[in-house]
Amino acid sequence: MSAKKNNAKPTEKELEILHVLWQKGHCSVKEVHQEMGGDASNGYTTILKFLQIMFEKNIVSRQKSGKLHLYKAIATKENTKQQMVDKIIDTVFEGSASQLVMSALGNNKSSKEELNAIRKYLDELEEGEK
Amino acid sequence: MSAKKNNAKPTEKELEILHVLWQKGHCSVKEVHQEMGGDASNGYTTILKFLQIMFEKNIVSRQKSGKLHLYKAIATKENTKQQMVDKIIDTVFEGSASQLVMSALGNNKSSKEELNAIRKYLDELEEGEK
DNA sequence: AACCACTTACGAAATTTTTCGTACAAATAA
DNA sequence: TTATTTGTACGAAAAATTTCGTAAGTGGTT
Repeated sequence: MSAKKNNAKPTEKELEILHVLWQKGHCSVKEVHQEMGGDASNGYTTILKFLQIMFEKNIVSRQKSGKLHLYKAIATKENTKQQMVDKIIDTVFEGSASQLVMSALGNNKSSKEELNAIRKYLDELEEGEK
Repeated sequence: MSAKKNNAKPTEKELEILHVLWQKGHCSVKEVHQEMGGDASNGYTTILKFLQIMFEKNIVSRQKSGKLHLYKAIATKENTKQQMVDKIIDTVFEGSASQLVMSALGNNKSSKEELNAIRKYLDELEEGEK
């Protein structure tokens, strides 16, 4: 029997916490807690518990530093984003990435610059495909 | 007291059910149940219960037809997709739609046709923006 | 009427996610 | 040493989601 796999999608709260970890790198529980708004939003032990659970689930790693634990996200933000995008494509867009793209651009007014960046990206994709 | 609002995001199971309803229009519980794989996947009463809950949450409407209820999604697939996309942009992509777009295209090999469709769509967007 | 097939309604159990109180451990100050 | 501070661990409660057993209603047949 081996360590648990890391293919589960994070829950909402886990994702919030991951965001802090992605942004700040190694974090103590306290840092995460504060970054998330302190006791106004979540009790300290709530965050602690989550980090412990996420550690067990292999979503974060940790290391001792003095008497406290420093936590760190295992999956990169990019991987996680990719997973979530893949899933939504699969679940809601019948497997069609372009449908998602149109939906993404349709509502949110993207700037000309962004649209051009996308064009450029399309070019690159087709280049590489030849 | 009024009817409940319809701004909650559907849960996973609810989304599965919505898919059937979007695809088939009006459905009896039985139809939804069968479409979702019959008893192998979910008990009949499980689906029934979900449809009842979704009715209370104002996610679906229903009407009597003979002795059975026919259920129908209230939100369109498009609206729901849009909501989900907006949310993921907000939650994971720092509000940048184009980031999502690139992520969507990066992994999943989209066909040339799809890429072209996206180009066309970009053109339309910029047209309309003038 | 009594029976049967079919469908809905209700309520509770099971599971998962989220929250938090309390106990314990280690280091430090008095 | 005793108290205080700071952090972790544990376990249980609360809330939300999912599952399903069982009762009850409806309409059609005999």
